[in-house]
Amino acid sequence: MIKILFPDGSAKEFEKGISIEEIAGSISSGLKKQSVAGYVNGELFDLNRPIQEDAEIRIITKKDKEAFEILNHSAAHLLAQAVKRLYPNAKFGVGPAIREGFYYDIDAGEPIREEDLEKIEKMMKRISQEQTVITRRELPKTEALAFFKDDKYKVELITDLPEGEIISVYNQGDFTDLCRGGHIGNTKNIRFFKLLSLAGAYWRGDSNREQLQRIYGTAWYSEEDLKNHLLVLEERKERDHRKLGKELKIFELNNDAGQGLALWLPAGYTVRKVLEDYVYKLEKKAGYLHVSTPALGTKRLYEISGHWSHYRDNMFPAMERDGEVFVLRPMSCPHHMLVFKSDLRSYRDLPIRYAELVTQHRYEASGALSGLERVRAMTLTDAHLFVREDQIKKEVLDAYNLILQAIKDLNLEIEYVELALRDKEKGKFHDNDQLWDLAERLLKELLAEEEIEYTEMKGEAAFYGPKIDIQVRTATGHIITMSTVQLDFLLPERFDLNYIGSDGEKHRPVVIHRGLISTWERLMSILLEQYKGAFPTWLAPTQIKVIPVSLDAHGAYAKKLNDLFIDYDFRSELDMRDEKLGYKIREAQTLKVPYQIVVGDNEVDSNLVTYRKFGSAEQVTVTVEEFLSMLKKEVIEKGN
RNA sequence: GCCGGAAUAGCUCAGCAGGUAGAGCAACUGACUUGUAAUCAGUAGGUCACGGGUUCGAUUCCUGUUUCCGGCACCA
Repeated sequence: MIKILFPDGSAKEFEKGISIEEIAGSISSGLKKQSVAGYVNGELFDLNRPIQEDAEIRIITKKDKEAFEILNHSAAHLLAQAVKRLYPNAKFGVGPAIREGFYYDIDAGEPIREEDLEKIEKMMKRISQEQTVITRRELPKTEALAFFKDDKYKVELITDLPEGEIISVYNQGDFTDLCRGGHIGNTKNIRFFKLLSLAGAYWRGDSNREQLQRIYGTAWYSEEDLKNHLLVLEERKERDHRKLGKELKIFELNNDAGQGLALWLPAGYTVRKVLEDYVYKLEKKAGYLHVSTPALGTKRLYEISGHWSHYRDNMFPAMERDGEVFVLRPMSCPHHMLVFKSDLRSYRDLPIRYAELVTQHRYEASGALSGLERVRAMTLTDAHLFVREDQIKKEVLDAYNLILQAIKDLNLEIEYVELALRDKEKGKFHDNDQLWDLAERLLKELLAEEEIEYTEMKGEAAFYGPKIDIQVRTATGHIITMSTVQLDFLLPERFDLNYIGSDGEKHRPVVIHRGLISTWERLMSILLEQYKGAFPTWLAPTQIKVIPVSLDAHGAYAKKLNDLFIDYDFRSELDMRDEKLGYKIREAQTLKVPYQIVVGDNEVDSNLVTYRKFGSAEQVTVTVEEFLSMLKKEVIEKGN
């Protein structure tokens, strides 16, 4: 007999070798039905794995957050089993659960096509109906290697496991997989799932190695949950900025203009201009100085900065004129170094904060381009802060807080904060260990002092220094970098930047690189998806649409109102086309104009405005003055 | 760049066992003069992404290229 201790503190004796499932069953049949796995002395146990000693347990039920992962991990195994039956020569990479489902990386011996997913899914259903028990077995490394000898990927995985580590495999009928576990006990428990897409994926994430085929899928505990998730996926497509950008005429990507080179249409440029003014004011208040520097620069400049040796692959090729070689700038830091050098600086001058809306060109891999999210010509909300060493922490923190302010104003949500560090193994970073250690230590200290939660990302730093990246999630589920603060001791060296200290001696300033709210291109993609195209009034390309009921009877009043709104700096448009009222209203709604105003006899007679706010069917009648002050307040407060 | 998929009118899409294409919306013309999501009628609009091949004949089949989509790698 063994003693099982429950989370509520109670204890009970069971036969040695009892499973979570059986313990759950002994409590109630309902709990048995709901249970999917359990923790035994803190270790994740499958539903049917025998418990051999006294233990403290916690049963995981379908409602617990781990349950989704366990189901989807098991679904990945089910997928692999189905593929193995259909493609007997198939070899397998890794097959984990992910945020919204699972995938498995497969080398099927022949290309799997999208149309094959259907038959694979059918096979999965059949195996599920076979109700095969999923059992765990532990074995030593040599045996594991022998068992998987025909699958070079598994052999590599096993070989890389530390000596002495327990290796476990999971069997379900005719299929056995290397796996740490946490499984669902029986294939019959995987009932509601769907294979979603097929993609290429490099083995171990290394583009120099084989490419496997990755099948994505999602599994749920009920038909309804699965249906709801598929609905969510459908709804996400409606938020896709490429679709909305077309519908709302925000931007255009034209092949003759060039791949990844976006054209801003009038509506899109209007929003961009509002954002430009917003950023300018925000930075003004924070003590930034605005400068402007060229998109073209000498290659020499980028040799001095180190971009030419560290970043050349991401740059468009050099061009030569009059014996000088020029490049399109991928970043503006070198230019801003020169701006700093344009004058003699005193310690009293620092910090100096140069901001610029920097148009820059980067040679992004063709496969990386995606709408406005990844482009090759972009305008960054950039800044470089030149500070004394004693000012570093405060300035990094201020820059960080300014970013938080902007993100809040735009009603965006941070997914998480990353601290991107160097990885010495990778060659792409400058090699002054002392500077790296100092920069990384300072950022870590700051994040700790301010109690900012973050994830460390080794090897993700810029070549010149570590950075704090602020990540957001797009409607399509991509994680992208929204903002960044980077600490740089290198470029001041390379450009031989100095300031005169209180001791009368020359000192080296430190540079903080800062991206406020990414680029206009990426920001626009994020905003379109965030607002589903319905911009808040302060950002909307057209804020007010004035529609007369009858052109003859109400046209003059409509024109008077429209002129007044424009005088008050609102972006108002008058619809005097010879069209039906319903037609014009529909169009205003389709274009998601925040305030749609219809004027008829009522309004003309009493000098009133009847508006309908986008997203609401309610018609509200107010005086012209009330309407103006309401709108003004809304715009200043950046309300929705 | 790599793996898989796709490309038909300005937009959304249908169609073609191989016999040079169709709808709705938008545009244009005319009629209608309207109180909260599409008035009616007519007109025009396409080298079916581009090049090569097979064929009596290719938008359709094969092949190359380009671009886009889902991912991977890369990354603001």
